[in-house]
Parts: sequence; C-alpha cells; structure tokens
Amino acid sequence: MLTDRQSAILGMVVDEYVETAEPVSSRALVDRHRLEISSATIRNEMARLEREGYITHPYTSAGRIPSDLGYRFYVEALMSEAPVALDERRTVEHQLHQVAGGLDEWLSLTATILSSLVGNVAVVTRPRTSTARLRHAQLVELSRDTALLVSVMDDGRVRQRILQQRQPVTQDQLNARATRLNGLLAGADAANVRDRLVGLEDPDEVATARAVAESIEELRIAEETFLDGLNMALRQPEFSDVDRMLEAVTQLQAYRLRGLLESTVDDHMGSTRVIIGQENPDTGLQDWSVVVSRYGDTDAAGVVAVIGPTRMAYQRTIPRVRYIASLMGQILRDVGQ
Amino acid sequence: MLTDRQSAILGMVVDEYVETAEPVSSRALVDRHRLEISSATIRNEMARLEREGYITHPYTSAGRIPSDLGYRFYVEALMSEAPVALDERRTVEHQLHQVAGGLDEWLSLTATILSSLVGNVAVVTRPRTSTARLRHAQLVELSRDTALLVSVMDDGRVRQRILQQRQPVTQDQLNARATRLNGLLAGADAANVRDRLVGLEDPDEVATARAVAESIEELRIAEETFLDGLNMALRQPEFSDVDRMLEAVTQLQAYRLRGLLESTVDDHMGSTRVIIGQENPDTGLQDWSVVVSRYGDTDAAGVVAVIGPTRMAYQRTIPRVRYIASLMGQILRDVGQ
DNA sequence: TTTAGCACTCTCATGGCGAGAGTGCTAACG
DNA sequence: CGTTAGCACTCTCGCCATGAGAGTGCTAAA
Repeated sequence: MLTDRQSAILGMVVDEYVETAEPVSSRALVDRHRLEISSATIRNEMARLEREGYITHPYTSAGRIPSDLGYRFYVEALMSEAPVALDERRTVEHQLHQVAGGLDEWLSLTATILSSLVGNVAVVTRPRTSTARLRHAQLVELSRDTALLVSVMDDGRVRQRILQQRQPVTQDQLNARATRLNGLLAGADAANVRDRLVGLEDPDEVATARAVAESIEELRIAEETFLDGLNMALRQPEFSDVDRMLEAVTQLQAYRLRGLLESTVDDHMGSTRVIIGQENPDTGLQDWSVVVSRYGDTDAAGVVAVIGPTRMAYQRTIPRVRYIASLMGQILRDVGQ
Repeated sequence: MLTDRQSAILGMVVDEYVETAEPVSSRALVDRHRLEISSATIRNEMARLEREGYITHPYTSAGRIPSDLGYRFYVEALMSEAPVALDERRTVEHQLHQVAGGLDEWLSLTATILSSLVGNVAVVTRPRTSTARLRHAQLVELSRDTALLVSVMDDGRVRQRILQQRQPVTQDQLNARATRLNGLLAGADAANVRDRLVGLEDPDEVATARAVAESIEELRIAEETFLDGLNMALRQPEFSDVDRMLEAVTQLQAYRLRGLLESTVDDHMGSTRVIIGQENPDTGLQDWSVVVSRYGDTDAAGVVAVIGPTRMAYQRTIPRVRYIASLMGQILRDVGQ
C-alpha cells in the first residue's frame, strides 16, 4: 500500500515523464513543484516505489520512469481527467456534422479528428449489430450472363458480389428471383441462413442464395477499421530511432483491433477501458497502450480507440476517447434507427 | 549524345547503385565487371557524364550516383526488363484467384501482393467507368422516418446513404418511389442527372432524387485507393534517418494518386508510365518515383502503381506492374461484363 | 586516347576525455 | 525515527582529435 506522499510522488513522476519524455530526477521534482522536502527524501521514497514496482530507471544514475504498474495506478487512482474544453467540442462537432458523404467518410473523418485531438493513432470500427440480419437482397443485370448481387443488412451495411450465371437472364427474371429470395431469407442471420436454403431447385438460384448466405457470414466476421494519425504517433520521442519507428509502422499497419470489440462487449456504454503495455495480450504491442471505448447502442455498436506509447497523456486521452464515443453514438441515434 | 561506352558506364552505375545504395566508384566498376579499361578512363568518362547531367556525386570524393536524368535515360534506352518468372506468376495467380470476398478485398490483396513483389509501396484504385451511369437505385426502410438509399452504378460500384423522411413511409411506398426514380434516372451520369429532376413534386421524393444525383457525382470524383507495403519501402536505406522516414510516412499516408488516372487516360492499355523524381508535379514527392499502369478496358479502368525512392529496381518493377495490371484486366474481364 | 601515379579532399569510425546529471549511502540532526 | 546534507560513485553524452580509407582530379608519360 502506498502512503499519501508516495502516491503524490508517483503522480508527479508520471505527469513529468509524460510531458518531457525524459527520466525524472528527484531534484527536478523539488524544483518544479517547490516541495518543502529535500531531494534526498524524494530519493528514499523513489527507492521504495521502485522496490514495489511502480517505477524503474533505465540505468544506474538516470532519473525514474513509470512502469506499467505505475501507469495503471496512476490511471486508476491518481489521475484527474482533463475535461474537453468547450471550443474543442465545438470544433469537433462542427466538423463531424458537416460531412457530406456516406458512413465510411464519416468514420474515416472521425479517426482523423480524434487522432489530431490526442496526437496519437486513432482507430474506429464500423458499427455492427451483434447478429446482422438480412434486410434485403437485390440483383442487377451486368451483362447477359453476369449479375451483381447487393445484400443489405438491417444495420445498413452492404455487400456486393458479382455472380456468373449458367443461363442468360433478364433484369425481370432477376427481380423475380430477388423477390423469391427475399421472402425466403429476409431476417436471416449468419446462424440460421443455411437452414432456410432447402427446397431451392434452379442451380443459379441456389448459387445466388448461397452467395447471400456467404455475404451475411462475411459481414459478421469483417471488422473494418479506419485508422489515422500514424505520423502523429511517430513524432513521439520514443521513435527517434529508426528501428523502433520501423517496428512501430509495421505493428500499427497490421493492427486490426482483433477481438477488441468482443473483449469489450461486457463493458457498459460510456465506460472507457485502458490497456497498458504488458497487459495487452498481443505481443509486439506491449510497449503500447490502448484506450478504447464502445459507441452506439445494443442494436449497432462499434469501437473507437487510441493507440500510443505507454507514455501517453491518459489525462487528456481518456476523456477525449469517451467524448468521441458518446458523440458518435448520439449522431448515430439522431440519424439512424 | 552519349557514346556507346558512356551509355554502358551509365548503365553499370545505375545497376550498381540500385543494388547497393552506395555511391559507385570507378574502381568498383572495373572490379565488378572485369573491364579491360582502367579506372582512370572510367573517371574521365564519369566526369563527362556528370557534366552532361546524368550523374552526380554527393561530395568531392565519393562515388557517383545517377541523377533523375540518368535514371530516365536508363529506363528509356539502357534497361532490359527482368521477366516475371513462371513460379512468380503461378504464386501470384494462385493467390489472386482464390480470394473469396468482394471487390474491395480483391483490390486490397492485389496491393499487398504487388508490394511484396517489388518491395515498395503499391497502390491500386478501384476500377471505374469514365462516366459512371446509374444502373439502379433502391430504397430500404430503416425505421419509420429514415430510409437507406443504395445507388448502384453500371460499373458495379455502390453508394449508400441514410435519408431522413418528413413523412413516415412504408417499404411499399419506398419501392414505388424507387421504381419511379429508376424510370427517371436510369442511365443518367453526373453530367445530365440534374436535368432529369424537373417535374418532381413530393419534397421527400425530390430529396431522394437529389441524393441519388449526389451519389453519382461523389462516385465520379471518388478515387478510392488501396495502399500497402509502407513498411517494405521504409526498409530502404534512404530512410535510415528518422526525419526522412517520418517525412516518407506522412507523404505516403496522404498520397491519394490524385489525378494519376486522368493523366494516364491517353495511355494505351499495357503501356506503363514511369515518373521519376522531379518529373512529378507533386512537390514533396520529388525524391520518389512512380511506376503506373492502367488496367481494365474502356468500360471500366483503374490504375495500379508502385511508389518508391528514385533508386528503384526499374528493371524488375516495370514488368511487374505491367504484369499485375494485365492480370487484373483479365480477371475483371473473365468475371465481369 | 589511355593510363599510371600522386596529391588532395572528404567521410567515417574510433577512442579518449571531461562535464554533467543523478543516485545511493552514510552520518548527523531534530 | 524520519529527514537531510554531503559526498563518492556511476553512467551518459557531446566533443574533439585523429587516422585510416576511399575516391577523385590532374598531370605527365606512353
């Protein structure tokens, strides 16, 4: 258990290190905060904090830097969140509301805004229902023997697919087939769509129905992410060395928020989860922290996250991720279902 | 005009520099190629090549490196293309044919494959018709007073959009409206779609028609690109310095192949265009080369490109870009229209 | 025209060095 | 017993000098 003074010192170390990216010395703390106690006392406390695992130092006589545990304690118990200022909100909301394009543009813009808000990589996933159901399938003639299948889910996602036809078909025939299939498959989700396919005869019709089924399945799995701010994150001094930067680019390019949505499924809306360094099951992301929040509602939910080095301004990042998430939910509610 | 021997030397300098990324010395050329002439002679020739602007050296006594002009001459007159080996082809075609998903997955996979084939950033745009025409619009009820508009172009591209309704509508009413609009707008392109909107009365119907028009326009402008291989390109020794790497990431992240499709519109299919360094109108991309090729046919065309430092293995890159482009065209023809 | 020889230039890796920053420990102090 | 001054010790980092090495350009001779 930490004494009040130890907590206070830990807090100061984190704040200082987050700001300067330099190991924090006992002397620096006394000077910056005009402390009544001497640097020697600070050193004693620091030694204790280090024994408990909250801080380390990179070599014998450098200042201290927080460990993952130190950050965790900071986030849990010490930090006071930095509120999102009114003019910050206004700018963001202005930008977000005036987007003219479709859902994808909107999500991509959100990632850009969030990333510039916190100076790190931001990731946003498409909202999706826990089980997407087919709302409507449509067939469009492309040429004499090819058709385009468009499957629309009830959360508004769309999947297109080109189908080869054995028999030449007209648009009228395709319409009729689409009507039949809609009667059969409307409301189907990935779990039960296969069961509904029985009784079909015409091979082209079977193939089409199967393509619809696959579309539903693919959309269930697909977790499309929008990522921005790579260059922001790379400006951090932790990447002042080429190898680390290259490593970071490779890591983040490949990053797909695998399973993050699932892992947060029990979180209630509005809560924000912080995953610090080693806590991340994904090896290779263990020097990184992730701040993640769900957005949307039970019908359609997605995830918005910020990824950055463990030395992250949690104070600013956490409330901003939460704010963006709630804003997205709100806009989605206003506009959608 | 260059003598034969000067050309030969220039060729060797380019080959050597592309391979090693080190300035090429007169001595190295003699050794590596067991030349009959002495290094002093090479030096004389090199001095002449430099005076003509084909090569430079970074400081007084370093070896030579090709200038943009040198690369240009090399690409134009000296290079022999390195054919795409049979097993290379087989691997690529195997991977490309077995993709299960939709168009987007296929394009994204193509970018990945090409990038690993040439070890640089690869970019692929969606195929699009020169003037996209509306094939079909569809309206789906999302809730009592919101509808989803799905506009399908005749090149298979799709645009979705959520519409607020003033009056509550049923799916049946939406179907009827869609039928009316299709009669009115089918075949319309961005140029003439506005003219066809006259005579509509119901404000919701007008709004929908306008949304369709905007969708067409947006698709005309949108040049969605799929990019991969950033980490490949960054492994090149030219980015061994942090600032240059950061610069490169920023540059390439923002890169959108702006207007590249337009600028190649006169190229005949199968030709491959090379833009070297300063030749690129885009400032900030002037240390880069772009190898770009159209794919598809007159109905639906896109662009596939490789971006890398001017020190690029043109010999390998150019035939591989051309190969991928022709392969894409082929697959598109087989499957599509 | 080619080439050997050589002086000259510039880079780059190396090592030594000293300043500076910080710590940990000890001993004294209240 | 907690706190603090003092101090020795450690480690980093920037700086500079230095020398080897790589290459060129020039000159003069073949």
